[in-house]
Amino acid sequence: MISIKEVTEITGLPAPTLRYYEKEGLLPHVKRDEGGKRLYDDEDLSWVQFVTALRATGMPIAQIQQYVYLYKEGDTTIPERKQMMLQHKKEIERSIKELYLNLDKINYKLALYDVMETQLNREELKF
Amino acid sequence: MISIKEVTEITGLPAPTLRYYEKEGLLPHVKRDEGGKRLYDDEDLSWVQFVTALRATGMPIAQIQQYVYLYKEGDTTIPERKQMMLQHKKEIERSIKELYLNLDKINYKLALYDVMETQLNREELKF
DNA sequence: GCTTGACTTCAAGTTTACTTGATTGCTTAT
DNA sequence: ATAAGCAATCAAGTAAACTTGAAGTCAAGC
Repeated sequence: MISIKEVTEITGLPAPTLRYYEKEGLLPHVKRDEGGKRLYDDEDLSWVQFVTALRATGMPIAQIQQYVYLYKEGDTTIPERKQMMLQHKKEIERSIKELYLNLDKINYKLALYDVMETQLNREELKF
Repeated sequence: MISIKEVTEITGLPAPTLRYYEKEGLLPHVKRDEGGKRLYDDEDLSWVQFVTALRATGMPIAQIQQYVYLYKEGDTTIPERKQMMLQHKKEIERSIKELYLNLDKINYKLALYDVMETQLNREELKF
């Protein structure tokens, strides 16, 4: 059982963000000590890291909320949760593809700069 | 010389977004007709598509602004502009790598769901 | 016993990138 | 001549995801 401070050190997420995620229902079953302070166990930490991965891949808070809601419903929602992950996987793959396509355009632009530099150098040689 | 309507049809960007981009200085030298209506030539269209590619790869408006500012300064800023593109290319590559890493985590989750389904099926067989 | 540091809650503020609404102008079809 | 369609400007509004500020609690150290 670790404190919020330690979770910020492990995950890099600021404490207010952890509280915000919890308030929004993205982090189920985080316990408290007698004084009302948050206590995170290994499972909580896994949730934080899972949520971080979903956020980093562009899943909106509202959708993660929905996922956690299903999780709390129990095992009967496993197919639906799996479906959500399959769908999200597809979207990540789409994002990656789009990034590659746009990266090509940047690379084309860079190639043009190389050509321009060569031409500028040729002009320098004339003088 | 085409109208804003045609640009929206070609690029998929709403007209207000095109006006907004122009106001923010992302689209240099868009001309007007006698009535004050925007007229886009091939170069303007290229700019729109280039800006779209930069935005789609996560470059903030402010940074594109800076790029266009350098462009307007003339050829002396070519090395700096090239540098910006090289830097941005690195960031896209970083994003792609991060997406792959997080995709792995999603795939791991999906593998767990497969295991769970198998186990659920086994339990069904018992009854 | 009092300060310091780490927590708590809650409301309000911030940032980024658009989007929408209100109003007006011009040109073409009825 | 009047409505429809496309355009313009400008200010204001929106959405999402945090972030910050204010005010208070609590345990440990001096």
